[in-house]
Amino acid sequence: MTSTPLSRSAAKDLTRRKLIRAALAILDEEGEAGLTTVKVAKAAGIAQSSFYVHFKDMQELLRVLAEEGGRRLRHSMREARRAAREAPGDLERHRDTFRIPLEAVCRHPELLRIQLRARHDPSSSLRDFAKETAAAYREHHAADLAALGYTADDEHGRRRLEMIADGINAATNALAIGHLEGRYPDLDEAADILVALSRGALRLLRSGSGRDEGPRPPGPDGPERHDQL
Amino acid sequence: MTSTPLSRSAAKDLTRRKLIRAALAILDEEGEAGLTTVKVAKAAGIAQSSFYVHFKDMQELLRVLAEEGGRRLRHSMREARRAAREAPGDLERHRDTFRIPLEAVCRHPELLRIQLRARHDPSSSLRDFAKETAAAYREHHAADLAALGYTADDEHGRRRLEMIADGINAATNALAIGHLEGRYPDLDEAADILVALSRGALRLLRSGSGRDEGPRPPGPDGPERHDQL
DNA sequence: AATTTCACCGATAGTACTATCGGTGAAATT
DNA sequence: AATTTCACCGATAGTACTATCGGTGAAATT
Repeated sequence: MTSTPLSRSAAKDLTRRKLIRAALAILDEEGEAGLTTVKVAKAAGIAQSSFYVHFKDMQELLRVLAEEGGRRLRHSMREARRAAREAPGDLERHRDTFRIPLEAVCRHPELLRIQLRARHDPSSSLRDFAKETAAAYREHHAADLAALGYTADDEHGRRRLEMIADGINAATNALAIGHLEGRYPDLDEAADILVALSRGALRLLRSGSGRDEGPRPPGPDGPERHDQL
Repeated sequence: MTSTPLSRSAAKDLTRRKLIRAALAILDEEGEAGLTTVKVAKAAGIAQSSFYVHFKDMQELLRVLAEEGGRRLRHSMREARRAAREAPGDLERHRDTFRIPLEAVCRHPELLRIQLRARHDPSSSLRDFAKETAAAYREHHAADLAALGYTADDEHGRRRLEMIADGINAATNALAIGHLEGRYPDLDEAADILVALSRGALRLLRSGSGRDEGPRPPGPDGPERHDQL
């Protein structure tokens, strides 16, 4: 139990990490309003005034938190895309396209919640972080669509792709939250729902670039294409 | 420009409404963190201390705000459902099922934003309001599905319906926000996306109560059923 | 061994906000 | 006309938090 004495810089670094960890926990449990130098410092085991040895002010801590969180999420997402590419069959890959982002998001529940909150809070310092994260998710889905050959050439088509990515993204987050709250215990089931929703969107894209033409006879369409996303 | 002198109670009522209106504006512009008795009272044109003539504390004002907001949103939603029932053709009714909730939500942008924020904020006093609102939306969509005969009898089926309603609801909010931010100028286009997403979900429901069976040959299914939601 | 650096400490001034209190004048009641 | 009520006011005590400052002792450097 006797710990080797740390060098000064190593000790400082440890304290800094404790502060960040404490801040993240408080942010998740009490929200941005509950995040004070008093609470963070106390939770990290140092005096309130010592907070300023590590950060200029709470702003700066939040900025660091956002950077760190962004890095973690992007890493999760990259992993997810890599794993999805390596999935065995077409069917598995299909569901994985949605299950893996779901899992990535669920792996950092506090970041997800913080992001969803900050997204629409004008007073939040994490708003940019939230917007960037949302944009990254949108790109993820947009890339999936592009990989299937659904590229948009006109304004209307681009907007349509963006709306679909936006909608699927929102649904992904909603199902992830539901999973974290215990309402949807099985992520595979959630992934199936996302697969189904996206299939509807693909049918729309296939139906041409114009407005929804109404009742479209569900004739035979390319089966391999039908199954990719 | 000479205003008739108001009775004492009428004047008090007017001030109260001014406070509520001011609070709503501040809440929307600066978030819950920016909502103080100082700002609200000043914006309503009275002294800070007079705030307490109308409300016990900020908690109570927030409670009133939530009740009022909830009432407004429920009213909007009822109107929406009524209008959807009265829509002319099947096709129009189909799109209206989604366009009208979109419009209802967009009619009270500040309530939408406040709701989305409060939803995941543990420190928010409006969390219950947000949860109730989300539940109301879910019921709206669940009712639509039930009207089409998609009733669930087992645990798995019920959860599936709930997930679909949850997902569509999240997508609706996301597209509404996009519309309010100017990214999706045309609500009809947004409604088309929602129609498409929901069609995918319906196909999943029609495919049976088991897991997603994978590539399902898009054979002819009942066209009128296909077009209802 | 002497000196310097620096992570951390307690104390504290400053800021922002809440919520109470006594006072005031016009409306309402008698 | 006399009295009471009450919406609103300014002043202010109390609370919570921020951010600075001088001090301290152990690590780092000389």
